[in-house]
Amino acid sequence: MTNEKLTQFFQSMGPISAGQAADIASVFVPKAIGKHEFLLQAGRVSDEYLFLDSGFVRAFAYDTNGHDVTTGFYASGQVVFEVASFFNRTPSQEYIQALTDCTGWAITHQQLNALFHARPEFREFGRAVLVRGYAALKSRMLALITEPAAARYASLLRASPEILQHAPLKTIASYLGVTDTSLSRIRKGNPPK
Amino acid sequence: MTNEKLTQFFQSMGPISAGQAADIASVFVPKAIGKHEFLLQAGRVSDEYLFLDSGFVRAFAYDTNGHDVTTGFYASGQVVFEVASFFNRTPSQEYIQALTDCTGWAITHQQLNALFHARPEFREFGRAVLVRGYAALKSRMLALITEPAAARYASLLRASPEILQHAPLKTIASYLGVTDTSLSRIRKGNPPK
DNA sequence: GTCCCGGCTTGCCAAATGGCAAGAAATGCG
DNA sequence: CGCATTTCTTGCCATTTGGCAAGCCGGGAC
Repeated sequence: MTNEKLTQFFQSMGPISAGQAADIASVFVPKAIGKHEFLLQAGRVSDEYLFLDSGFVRAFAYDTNGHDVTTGFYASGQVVFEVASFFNRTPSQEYIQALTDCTGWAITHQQLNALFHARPEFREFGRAVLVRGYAALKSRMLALITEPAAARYASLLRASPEILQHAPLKTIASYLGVTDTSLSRIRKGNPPK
Repeated sequence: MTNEKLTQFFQSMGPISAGQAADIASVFVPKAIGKHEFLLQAGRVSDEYLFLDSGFVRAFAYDTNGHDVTTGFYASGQVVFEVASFFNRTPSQEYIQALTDCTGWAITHQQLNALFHARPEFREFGRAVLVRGYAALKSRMLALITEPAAARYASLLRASPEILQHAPLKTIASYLGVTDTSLSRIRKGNPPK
């Protein structure tokens, strides 16, 4: 596997030379994850900054009633890690699990920090990843408040139809903030009378 | 006004010497904002990284139906700015407005970057601010999905009762993701029969 | 093929929330 | 002080969503 996608990703996130991008990419190690395998378990510290080359991943947490709630989906071209746990070095509240077989490139927290230290351009990249995630979360929140469930489903369908192919309905439902029953009806397109 | 709270804030967010903290704080300029005054208008680029010394602030956006939705509340001791607009230098989608008279300390984007460049410890601080906001947003999202409106209101009441004194009900309602009518009933404590 | 199991759908009804409008209360302003 | 405006509450009813349980469907194991 080549790390071409990785270097392109670096360059797509901000101004950085191809040489720099390649140098930085060379620190990442390839990683393969099998379907259903966990990238992170609750209670452990997220220590892997993983660029996803292929495959689909989801993050989830258990609510106080023991129901699992999908907190995020990740497709290839995205960076997968639990922000708070990773940067604060605290136990994660959530799990991260592969929905399909995946491949990617990873570095540890320590390696990431070393790169931040050594490469100013890479600091910009790191910040851009954070800011992008932040903004995505915000707009999801807005939608949760202002849009009805059906519209939120339609948006997701528009934005990432591939994910819906690989995640079971109830997983998608909890991501959208509805029950699987409701999502099933929404899918049908039928306004429940 | 002294910048004591500001230097303490720097030190509370990570390991940094008192001297360093004071040096950095000296770059910030004092700022006073009158009640109802805007710190940021939609369409403009957020360019003020503001530490709030006293007062309360809220951020909001208009949804597609023209209803304003509160996206965040800020109390003294927090940093106020619109993450995506500020770091990406793009027009803001939201407004930031003072709920009460406020005082604080501010620097521009350019000054912040200069500090990041010159002071590694301050970079850590900047990241910590981002990560903290990210985590807060995530847990708010979780609550929005898993907890009923009454529980979300109770949490807010527990976490920041002061804010509720200064924000009108409909503002709080949209923050919680309910209508003002519903929040009024929730407040009353009366399960609507 | 047959059985089993998990994932999805669907009917029925309950609970939560919204929408609207009227009125009461509070607040700001001249 | 008094008017005008906003804010908050409340009743009535519609809509949305949830909860439960039964049934259906499709894929893998044997």
